[in-house]
Amino acid sequence: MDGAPDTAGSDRSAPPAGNGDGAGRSRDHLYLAIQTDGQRLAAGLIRLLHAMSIGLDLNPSDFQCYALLRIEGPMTPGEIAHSMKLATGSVTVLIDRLEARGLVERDRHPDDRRKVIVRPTEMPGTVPATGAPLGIRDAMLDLHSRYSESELEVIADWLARAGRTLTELAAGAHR
Amino acid sequence: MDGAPDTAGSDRSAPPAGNGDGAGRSRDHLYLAIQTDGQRLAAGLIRLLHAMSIGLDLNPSDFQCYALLRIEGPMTPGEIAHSMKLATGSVTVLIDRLEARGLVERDRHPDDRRKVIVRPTEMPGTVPATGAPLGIRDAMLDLHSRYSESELEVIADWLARAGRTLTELAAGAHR
DNA sequence: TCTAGTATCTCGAAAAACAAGATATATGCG
DNA sequence: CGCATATATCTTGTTTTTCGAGATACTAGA
Repeated sequence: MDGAPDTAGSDRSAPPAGNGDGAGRSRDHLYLAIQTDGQRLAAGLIRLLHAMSIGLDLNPSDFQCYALLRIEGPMTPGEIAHSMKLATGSVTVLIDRLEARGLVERDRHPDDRRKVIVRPTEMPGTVPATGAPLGIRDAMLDLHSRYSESELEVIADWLARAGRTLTELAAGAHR
Repeated sequence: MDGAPDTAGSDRSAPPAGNGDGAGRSRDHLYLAIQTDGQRLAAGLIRLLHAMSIGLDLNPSDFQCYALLRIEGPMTPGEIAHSMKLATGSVTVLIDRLEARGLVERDRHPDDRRKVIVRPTEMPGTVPATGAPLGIRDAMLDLHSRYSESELEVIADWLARAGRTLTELAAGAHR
């Protein structure tokens, strides 16, 4: 996955620098717009997550665990406990609840039989990787049909970089 | 706020349509890239939120409530209870906990004195609107310095539209 | 093999959420 | 105005969830 070719042509190794015809004011305006709109995007995502947790009728911990498994992939109960800062005993019963609803499955680790692997089950009517309802994918496709290819390249490039940036920040803040 | 001038020049009222020189394969490739990278961005944001909740040492419900207040602005306990699908009594003690830590404040509603207004307090060292650590803003500014103005316009435009799309989806899923 | 280390699960105690009722304020009707 | 009804928050007793510590099962190295 990470070896995929960079979708944007320009290299981004350094700022453009060339077009600095004193247009700093315009750039500042754009920065502010991106900050504001980025916050709105984040708010929209949080609202959507919130709606999903209500829709699945999961308490905040259970949904957080489920979302974590969707995002990071299968994990052991110990890893979940560490990541969520929960006691291992709490994770045991938490997984019991998720398993009872068919949202996750437990498997024994093939090499170390002390370990258990918890993985989210496939849910029909959802985006496989995220568990999000399919409507979101269709809405985004509709949105993207309004952009030219070169614009889509810029967007894809930004998404990839912004995602990496946030992940790095989260990792840094985690200790 | 919504009356701000559209940062992108083109109107987006209809798909570009002109450049359809049989390059559907390339578009499909871009769609897939955006889907994948968008999921990664969402994952990064979730990781960051997760790290923030750990950093603030709040249990999932308390953090969810705090994030909600940051996003939606001041609310009454009743609105919080409705939005989070919590009993009003649970919200009372939840707010007690947040208030004891100085994260939120209670005020009486000026017109209806039965009501209480809960609002997040200003936190030094954080982005005022979101409560996110300032590092995120700096990292994003650094990222954006690599893009040209016209590219930034495309990004800002997409952010605004995608945020609206997600918010609408969340509202639709909420009933 | 024996011992130490690791991963998960079980059990009693503390914390959080719920449901229902109490208190205080608002609104509308005679 | 006086009273009844409605609304918003807070309190109380019960159920659910989490915690902390220890039990069980497995791994790895001396």
